[in-house]
Amino acid sequence: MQRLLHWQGQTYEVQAEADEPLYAILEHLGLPAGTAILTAKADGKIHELQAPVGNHTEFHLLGWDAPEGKYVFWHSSAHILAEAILSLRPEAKPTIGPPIENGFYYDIDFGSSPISPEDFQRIEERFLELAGQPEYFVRKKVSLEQAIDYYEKQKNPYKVELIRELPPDDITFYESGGFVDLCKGPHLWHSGPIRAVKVLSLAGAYWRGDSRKPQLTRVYAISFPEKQLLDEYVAFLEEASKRDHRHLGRVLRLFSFHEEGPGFPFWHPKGMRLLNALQDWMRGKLLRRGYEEIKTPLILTQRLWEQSGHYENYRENMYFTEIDEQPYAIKPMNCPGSTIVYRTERRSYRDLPLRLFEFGLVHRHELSGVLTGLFRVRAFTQDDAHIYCTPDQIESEITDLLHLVNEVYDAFGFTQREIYLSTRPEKYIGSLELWAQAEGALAAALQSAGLSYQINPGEGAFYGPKIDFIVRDSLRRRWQLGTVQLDFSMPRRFGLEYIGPDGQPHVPVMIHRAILGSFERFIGVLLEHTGGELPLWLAPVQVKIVPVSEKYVEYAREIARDLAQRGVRWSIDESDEKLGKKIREAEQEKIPLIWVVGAQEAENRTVSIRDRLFRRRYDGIPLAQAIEETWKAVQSPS
RNA sequence: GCCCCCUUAGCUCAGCGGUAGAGCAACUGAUUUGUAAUCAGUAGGUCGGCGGUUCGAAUCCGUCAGGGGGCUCCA
Repeated sequence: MQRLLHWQGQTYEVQAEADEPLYAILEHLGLPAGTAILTAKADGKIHELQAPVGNHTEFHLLGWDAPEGKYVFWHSSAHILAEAILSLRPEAKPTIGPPIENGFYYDIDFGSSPISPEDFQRIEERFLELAGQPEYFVRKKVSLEQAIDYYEKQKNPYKVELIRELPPDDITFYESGGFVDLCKGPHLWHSGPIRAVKVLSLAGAYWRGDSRKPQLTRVYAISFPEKQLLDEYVAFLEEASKRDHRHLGRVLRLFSFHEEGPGFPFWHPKGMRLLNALQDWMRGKLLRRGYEEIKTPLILTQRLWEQSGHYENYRENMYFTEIDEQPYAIKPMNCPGSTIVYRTERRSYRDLPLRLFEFGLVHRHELSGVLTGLFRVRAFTQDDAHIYCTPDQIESEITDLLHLVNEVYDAFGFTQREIYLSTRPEKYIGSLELWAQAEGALAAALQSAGLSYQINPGEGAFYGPKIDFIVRDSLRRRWQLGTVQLDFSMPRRFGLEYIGPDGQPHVPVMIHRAILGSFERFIGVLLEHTGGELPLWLAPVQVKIVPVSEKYVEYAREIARDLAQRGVRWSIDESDEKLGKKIREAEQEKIPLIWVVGAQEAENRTVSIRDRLFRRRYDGIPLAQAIEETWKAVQSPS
């Protein structure tokens, strides 16, 4: 039978019998099977090199650059990791070990002989020893009885539990070296390409993610086909840790956290400059887009939350209080407050769409263990808005919204984004017809905006479908920011209506949306994206005036007055230090513009500008010109 | 909340059973500085809190608090 093989832009034609393994064909052709070629794809599925070619006629050969290549590589690495760990801890019970976005892990029950980071080096050494032999991955079909018998002898109840849930006629083991693992594959042909490994961390993980079940130890690791790639990855981790927003928040004096209020950020003066600049910009943008701003109370009666359904579904995450012996709750979301504003007036179809936004401060009781800097806090400010519209306005509203979202993300250089459309889940409210219309409107809007997106089937909220936005930062890490949710439930629960052209009351559709998500979290993401080098329009200090010596402080103060008058955020270094030191400090503060003034500048009424963004210096710029150009440059994007 | 790890001066960290250290920051003085660290000096810590073991605890054990990494990307 004729087969076509694709590799690096070339196509190879060969004759091969169905029982011939793919690697044999590759070797015959002189292709780098099991080295550069890690695995293959046939008919849309991964096809292992060691598997017979069967009836497939076309194969795409894949290397390290392909996601499938990495997947198989790391999956096989997980087996070797388990084998390495078991050789050091024979009593340990392996459970599951999948590849993940960056590397792989293996969940292991260590019983009474836990491991610690001190063991990492020995595990890595053992791993490389095993991988270097190399070990061949051999697939074996086993019967239910054989499989259970094997793991009962190993005293591994986890694997037995997994086996019992599998279709009895489709159970496979993979054997590599002396290690046998229940596994569906696919795997590398052999471990030869695995040349470098790093055990990254240990973490607790519940068996099957269930907090009532035993807690296992998750060993995270990553492996590579070349040592150099590992070195690059380690360098990436170091860069990421330098950009940690919790660290930057402290050294740039933006915000802090304290025992007195775990999960509640304290914003310092410079942090407030940033937060306010961001909010002012967003506010201006929304007002120009036909939104109107509202502000609703932080504390509202418990009865309201019962009516909204939050009390029933979200109580665990809410804070409660009491006023005049009546139960109240601190708002975890802004929507109920918004609906109260809506229904304060009799609304007509002519009023729709009604776009109400609120920079709403919400409080949520997050579990202490999940709090992480500004990424996960217990009090935060959403750039929240609720759009009330008729069903046939959904598409145009969403289209507008998508343009707005693009504009906002572009302003920060978040040019790589992913969009997910989540559709009707099993449990839902509202008619199928309404769902179909809503999902259709969201999809149509995405298409008409020319945006590519993926569908998460059944992942929508019970009250409506949604769109989620994920951006990638400069280190290619993914962050979920905005979300757009259609809601058929709350307008009904709160008895919202508008009078249609027919003179009859109708229930409006409610669109919940946030673009930044929350200002706090967004600032965290932005700090990591920029490494603290914020764009000029957001920098807490845009210009730092540095007098060469104390003699020129007076001139510096005069410049500051002019800058302040133009709304430019400034500071002066009046310390008794040498110029080099002052420059160094300003650079470390990541201030975009440093204006140096000394004898020459004071005499000629000029400044010497050091521009961090373009790494350039401009000497002898006349003061008036410098101020005018700086004023222009600090303006926020439209 | 649960698991593992961590908590020493404002920050970054060393010390790991014999009674507390460095660098930077702060303060004082000298210096008046030309584009990434001037020199000298001073001060600062009940070693996260509480309890225990010990002749003796920053160091060992327990506990509480806070922080970090995680807690279905699934054979």
